[in-house]
Amino acid sequence: MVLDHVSARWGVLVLTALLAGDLRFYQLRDRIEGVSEKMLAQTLRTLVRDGLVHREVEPVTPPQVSYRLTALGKGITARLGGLTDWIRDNAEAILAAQAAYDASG
Amino acid sequence: MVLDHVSARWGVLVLTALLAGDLRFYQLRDRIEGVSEKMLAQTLRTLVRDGLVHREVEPVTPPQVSYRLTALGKGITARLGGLTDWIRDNAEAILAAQAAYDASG
DNA sequence: CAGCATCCAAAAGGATACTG
DNA sequence: CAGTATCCTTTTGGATGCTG
Repeated sequence: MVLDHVSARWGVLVLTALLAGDLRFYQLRDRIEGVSEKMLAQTLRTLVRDGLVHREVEPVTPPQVSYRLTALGKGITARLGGLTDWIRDNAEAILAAQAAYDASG
Repeated sequence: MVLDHVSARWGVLVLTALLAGDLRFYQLRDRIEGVSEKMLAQTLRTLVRDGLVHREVEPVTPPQVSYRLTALGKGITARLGGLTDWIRDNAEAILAAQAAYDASG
């Protein structure tokens, strides 16, 4: 399902990173802490296949490949932002719930 | 991260199932196709720990345990709905993108 | 009924080395 | 630079049997 691609560990991070604008492969790798090249390439491939990210190759040496959100990608990333913003705004309440749960359990 | 709990394979399904109101363990198991008891119990535990779902035990034999969304849970499920609704509304465009990708790749 | 414990298979993910 | 290929570890998830 597409939701899986978007909400997957690296999917969220790639999409939100691309909100800043076009980024090249190594820029994404450097910005997204902890991602391996393998997972970044794999994640980008599924997002490109879903039509959420556009991949552009400049035929030069060394190769330059840049990625950017498509209109479709911007739409879904906006919805995703609604979710992540909510989580950030309610992080305190959630942490409190977890602490209470752990204390009683 | 909380996003992982919510967007995890069964997390989405449990939360949206609970939009219908209180449900008992076996009702969730029956409504959510393909979920094992192990994964259902595990998913419910993390959602309860995050304060998104309330767990209520009736001390009778046989035991009755029902689950419902908390205020926090309703908030996050609403945002999640924004995302899943978007995906449903744009499914056609996404499938077309995938088909085009597969045809050219 | 509502789970937990155990064991096992499958999939995700990381490290490293290599290529056009 | 932008990946791919390989190997290995970790995580996830299913099946089954058991308990209060």
